[in-house]
Amino acid sequence: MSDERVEAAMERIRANGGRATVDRRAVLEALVRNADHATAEELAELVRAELPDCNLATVYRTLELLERLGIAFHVHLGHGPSQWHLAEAVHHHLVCDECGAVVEVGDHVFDPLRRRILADTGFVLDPHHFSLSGRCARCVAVSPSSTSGSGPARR
Amino acid sequence: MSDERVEAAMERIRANGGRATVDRRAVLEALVRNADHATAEELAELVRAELPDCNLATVYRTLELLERLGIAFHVHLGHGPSQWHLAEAVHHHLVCDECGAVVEVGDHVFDPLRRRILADTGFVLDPHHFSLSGRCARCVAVSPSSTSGSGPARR
DNA sequence: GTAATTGCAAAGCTTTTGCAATTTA
DNA sequence: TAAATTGCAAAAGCTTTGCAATTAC
Repeated sequence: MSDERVEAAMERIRANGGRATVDRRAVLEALVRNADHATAEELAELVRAELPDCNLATVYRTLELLERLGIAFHVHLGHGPSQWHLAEAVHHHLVCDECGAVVEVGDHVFDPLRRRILADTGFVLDPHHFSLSGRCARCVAVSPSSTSGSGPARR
Repeated sequence: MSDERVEAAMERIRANGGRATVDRRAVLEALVRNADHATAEELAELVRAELPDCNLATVYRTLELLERLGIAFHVHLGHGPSQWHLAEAVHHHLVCDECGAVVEVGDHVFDPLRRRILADTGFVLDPHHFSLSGRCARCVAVSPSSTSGSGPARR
């Protein structure tokens, strides 16, 4: 179950003066195992499969550390808790306001926008922390132009 | 202080079976007065200038109503509370992870991306609810490639 | 041994909600 | 008057934090 990505990350933690603890390794493994996005709570659940006593606060603290080191990132997908994923999985999220579906798109789709924004404003778009909303193909097909619909999928 | 946009919105509320109350008008006026984005708390503050007893819960409920009617929208700009603005001011926010600066860009900048995503996935990007992050021109100039920097502007 | 990390419990902050009192139409 | 809206206070949901106990180095 140990992954070279996990080892590399532990290495970076240590290189940064941090300590290589069991809990941190477990959080990393949970992130690797759950290739997609997961909430802190979900990750804690995964971690507890191996480390029954792992505390949610520790998961939060570890995620914060991993983000500081550029190993993991979080995104706010509409409402609800943040979603976490490994930095390597660079993709972006289109969240449907109506049904809550999440469509992922590769980073390269943003290249023209990135260039345009850089040229216009000097702003460098972060390749990780995107989250766009709108309406997914299915909801558009069902009711092409509803403004309110049954309301966005909140909470 | 009364604005034709306020009147039009009150009209829509009434047309939708809602009631034209003092509080709702006050929230609308606060949104108009504060052309840019503001949090619910900030709007409540503005409202209280005229309506000292206006309750925060009422502001939240009014904003929810306005959003349902397509009159106002909220965005999650990184961390902290949601930011609200009138629907007419269609613009998007680039939030600097390092210093927290917010750079606004017009909606048209997204047109090519919008077309591309529609073609690829059928997803219709919402013109309002965007929020992108990255690093602003100033921060990039200061330290062209810091990963951690002094850390993103949290909370 | 010492400094970093963890667990626990409590608090913080934003937002929502139940219900009685008030206001609008 | 009837139905919608408000105020209040409490709760909910996510996240952070203080501090004593534990663990890594």
